[in-house]
Amino acid sequence: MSAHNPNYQRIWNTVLAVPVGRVASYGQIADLAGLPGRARLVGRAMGEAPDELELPWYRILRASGQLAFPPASKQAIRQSRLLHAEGVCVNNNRVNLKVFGWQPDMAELMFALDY
DNA sequence: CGACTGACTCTCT
DNA sequence: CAGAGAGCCAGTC
Repeated sequence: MSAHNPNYQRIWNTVLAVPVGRVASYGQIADLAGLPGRARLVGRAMGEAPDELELPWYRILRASGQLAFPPASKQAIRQSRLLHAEGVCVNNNRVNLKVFGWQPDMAELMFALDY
């Protein structure tokens, strides 16, 4: 079904472009993927993403820097652990975007969009 | 076509 | 900074 939608491909492609030790928000990914205003679609794409893609879903957070899952959830625990393993500090279920927020340059965008 | 839902975001209080 | 409300969009029923 929608898992083969080109939009999903672009989203996954963009997520894969997020460098290690950095994080991005759903809205940001949507923008970079050429889908402004589709932040929720990004979240859906994550859930639909096949494991073989090895998608770094844990590098994607909310615009506020908060993890997308409740602090007590299994997902949040694993996410914060994975991020910490990459050097990203997670405090109270949130990340300081000022420090770890991804700010892509032209070269990275070109790579992400496969130009 | 309309109602509901959600791994979202922004604004106001 | 936390909570509430509204706007948003795609997918499902």
